Amino acid sequence: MTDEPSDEDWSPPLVMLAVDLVILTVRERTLRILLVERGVPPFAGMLALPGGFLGDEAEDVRLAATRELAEEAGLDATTLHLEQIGAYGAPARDPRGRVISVAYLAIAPRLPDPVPGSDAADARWEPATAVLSGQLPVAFDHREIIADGIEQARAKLEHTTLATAFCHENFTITELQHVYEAVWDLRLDPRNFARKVRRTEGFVAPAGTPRRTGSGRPAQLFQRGEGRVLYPPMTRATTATVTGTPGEETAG
Amino acid sequence: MTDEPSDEDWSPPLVMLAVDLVILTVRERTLRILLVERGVPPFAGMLALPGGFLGDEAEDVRLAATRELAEEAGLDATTLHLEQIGAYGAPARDPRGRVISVAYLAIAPRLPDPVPGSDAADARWEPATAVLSGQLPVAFDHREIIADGIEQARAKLEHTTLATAFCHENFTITELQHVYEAVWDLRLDPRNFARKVRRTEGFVAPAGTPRRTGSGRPAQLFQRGEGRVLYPPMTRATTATVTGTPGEETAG
DNA sequence: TGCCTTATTGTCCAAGTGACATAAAGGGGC
DNA sequence: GCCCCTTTATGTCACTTGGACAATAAGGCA
Repeated sequence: MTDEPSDEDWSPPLVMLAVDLVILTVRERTLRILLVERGVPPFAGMLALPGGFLGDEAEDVRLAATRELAEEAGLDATTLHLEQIGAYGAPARDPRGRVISVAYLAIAPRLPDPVPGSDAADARWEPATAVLSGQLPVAFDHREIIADGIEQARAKLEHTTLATAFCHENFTITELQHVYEAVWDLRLDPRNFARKVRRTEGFVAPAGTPRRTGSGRPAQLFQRGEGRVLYPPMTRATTATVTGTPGEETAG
Repeated sequence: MTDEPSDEDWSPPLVMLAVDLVILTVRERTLRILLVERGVPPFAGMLALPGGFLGDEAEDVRLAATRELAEEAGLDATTLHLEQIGAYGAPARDPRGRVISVAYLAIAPRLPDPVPGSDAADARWEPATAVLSGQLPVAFDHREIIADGIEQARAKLEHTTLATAFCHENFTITELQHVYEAVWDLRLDPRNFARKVRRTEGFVAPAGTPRRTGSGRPAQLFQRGEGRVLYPPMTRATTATVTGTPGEETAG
């Protein structure tokens, strides 16, 4: 962050700053992402990530993300998990000019559908696989952002307790398993999974009501433990893909 | 990334975009970071990360990082590992105005000292712990960026082959172990370490010359394997700290 | 009451890992 | 050449973990 050496009166170029939100949830045992239909050009009518430009020159970037989370998705940032994915700054990524976008990953428990007539009326929960496969096209470079965000979530499920962010305050081991299965897109053995979860210190803690409705034997309820790091980590099959740096290829 | 709903003639605020580089290497069995002494205000005379503003409005962000890598550190980006850490955009992080910085992590093998008289004359390799502990003050919010970058490197050593980026083309198992020990700041058992490395498929491959100078028994030489993901991962002690999202706290 | 469904506990064995002993391969002093 | 020192390589053993899978517990419902 030293200054340019040469010209005395050189001044850095100015760019526009945007935030984009990769909001994930699990519905019908499937990982889903919240997308909105664009109403105006460019890419009018196409699906895109919720997001927008910095509100004013003094707005914090993360605050812009929480604001858009409320405005475009009707979600309360204090409720859900929110972390940064990275910056995307390819010169031609936005036809309106030089736009650098800071992408955020948000994790939400299963929620009611976006209410028609509300701010988030044109928002839809779409299956993640449809976007990743390219079957469902999205605007800008959003497919790349989504891929990075999902990979970040998948990786964090391995060695952090992020999976509990997909659950409500109280949840069963089976519900937690469904999170792993949906995000990783694979099946796990319930017995081994339960053993692993319970033996991992700080992952879950028993919750008040020891039972719950259902069709089989009632399941015990848990809440997130005090730990944030899983040791030893949960392991997904050896099919892991190395995650590049967000927004670009990795050199070297 | 939809547009602002309200005013017709609203236009987003303009910001300056910078890149900052966290360049790590291992010297004298210690993790070190390349810092430069600032010549001009703000923070003149203080140490800071190499970096600078976007060169012009059309320059790709990653390209700006590689350019600064060459200009300020005299390093060739095609040689070393370079990946993004994240964006840092607190409103008051730079007294010159609204500056959003995209931070990059670069990993270099042990290199000769910066040549006095060259572009990188005022660059120095400082111990990482001195910066992390606050003992060595740095400009702007660079300590936070450095902490995030180092934590990213530490985490990636666990489940990727990033450690080989600290080594030259050919290296011994012991040299690789020194990388882990320096980055993680702990000691490992050489016998268990060698067993683990060799059994992990794709981590290292035998290199041509089967021997090498030294004072004891000559060590076999290796090169990086074709794999990028370590399975099962290397494990550091359970003292792991959860890494927040770059540049801000994690909510929820 | 008996069947179906889901949750929970338990067994068995192969693989992984920490702790530690021992052998191999050079250099240097004498 | 020979002994010692240093560093690398291989091996052993007990313990833990994890995958595959059997068996039991606890409800709903006909």
